[in-house]
Amino acid sequence: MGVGGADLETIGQFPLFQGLAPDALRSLVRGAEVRDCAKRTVIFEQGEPVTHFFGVLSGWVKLFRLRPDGSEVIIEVFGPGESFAEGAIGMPEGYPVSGEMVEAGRLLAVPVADYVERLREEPELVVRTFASLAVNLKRLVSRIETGSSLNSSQRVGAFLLNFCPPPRPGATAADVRLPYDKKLIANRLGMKPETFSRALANLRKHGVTVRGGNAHIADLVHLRRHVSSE
Amino acid sequence: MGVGGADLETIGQFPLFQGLAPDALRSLVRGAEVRDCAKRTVIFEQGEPVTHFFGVLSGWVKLFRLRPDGSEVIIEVFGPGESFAEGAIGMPEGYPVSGEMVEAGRLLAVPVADYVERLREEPELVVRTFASLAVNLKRLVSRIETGSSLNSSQRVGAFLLNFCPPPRPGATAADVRLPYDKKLIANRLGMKPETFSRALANLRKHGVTVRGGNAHIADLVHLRRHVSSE
DNA sequence: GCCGCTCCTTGACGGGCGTCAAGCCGAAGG
DNA sequence: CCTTCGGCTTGACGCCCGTCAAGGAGCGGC
Repeated sequence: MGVGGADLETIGQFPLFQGLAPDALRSLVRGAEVRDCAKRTVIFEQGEPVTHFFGVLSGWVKLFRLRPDGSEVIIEVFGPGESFAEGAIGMPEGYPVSGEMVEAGRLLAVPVADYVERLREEPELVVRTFASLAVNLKRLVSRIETGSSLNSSQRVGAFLLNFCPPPRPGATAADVRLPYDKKLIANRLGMKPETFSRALANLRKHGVTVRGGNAHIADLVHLRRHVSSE
Repeated sequence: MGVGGADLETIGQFPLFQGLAPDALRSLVRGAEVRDCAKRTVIFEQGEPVTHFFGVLSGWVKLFRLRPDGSEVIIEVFGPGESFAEGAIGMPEGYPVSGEMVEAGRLLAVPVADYVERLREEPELVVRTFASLAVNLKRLVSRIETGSSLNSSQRVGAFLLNFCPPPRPGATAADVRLPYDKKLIANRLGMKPETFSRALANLRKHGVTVRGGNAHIADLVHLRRHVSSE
């Protein structure tokens, strides 16, 4: 039930909780719990009443919708340091998506009932929550934009660039570790695995080589140009 | 600067403000203003600092992103009774999209500085704001889902069904007035005008006829089946 | 009336991506 | 070492949709 000290420090780094007074933070996580989750653990299902929102301590989580025909549409994928489903606070109809672990890890689960209580007392927390919502909102917006205006190889390129550690000035190349299955990346980018594979092959022309789960970008500027609409 | 009584009543109907105590409402709109906007009035531009969010009293507004090549990607379109850009509260980098009138109308412009002040004093307003954010968030999610899993004629069908007044029990047919340009609808649905036109032609096979800006759906169930994946 | 305009429709064509299917490769296990 | 299996890649083919281009249809101006 409680949250250990080591985790507490990590949690303080969350954008959602950054800059919060230490005792405010402690009272916030009092009702929260840390969960160890194996791969494929279901976190919540579409339509379920909203009881918690979450922070990712480690591992990866996918949010997706189930289509009538059984296929999944990935809405977003979250990793360490990110929080998700805060947006579901204020959805009486339940979570609009399902959530599931795609790589084993640890989650912070915050009960919304407690949280709304804290919101009344901590105006600062309201501001931080809005900021956190804003981050996820922008991700959705840019997902819509890229999804409807870039072709498959540009989308893959944009994805790789997103995952580059902030390129040190002067650095012209970069290495990226693919964080999860290629099939999942493909779905997240709105394409089939075959198309993703072909997109990677296509990107070789632009200086991208992939071996196993590691991608090497030979020329960041070149790739960036390719992504920005030719 | 002030807000007239007739408008005040309309504003009280907004999901965002519903159920608010009358004097809370009055103090909220004290700093707000109602703007008469001609078609094509620019409301804000992508990147501008966030000063207001808005409610639509009448008319239609498009939110869109500008691509490097000059084309627009419509993110969302809002009409009477809806509020937009509350999500931009908490975006220090400015609005993530641009906003523009597509049909002349009147907007309620609420300054965020005032609003954040009110949020501190009115816990109830916090809850309502979360609910309103949740509505817009769900729209984005379902846009992503439909955009990446339905073909053009299904998307157009879904759009028409969305605009049907709540079908009275027993009603098997419905009439829908297209609220704005077909070109804009097409863009909103992530397709070119030509494709939109062909999609409408295609829907004739499913009992949809369009003359001018009026669509007639002969069989709601049939259309709904066509939209839900085959 | 005739012109010019914009919006919409329809046709022909090509390319990108989904689908089906086969083959490759590395990991796990006997 | 060989087998099996799942994830990934590659090829062939077809369809959907974007592009280019040519008409209608409605409408305001002269």
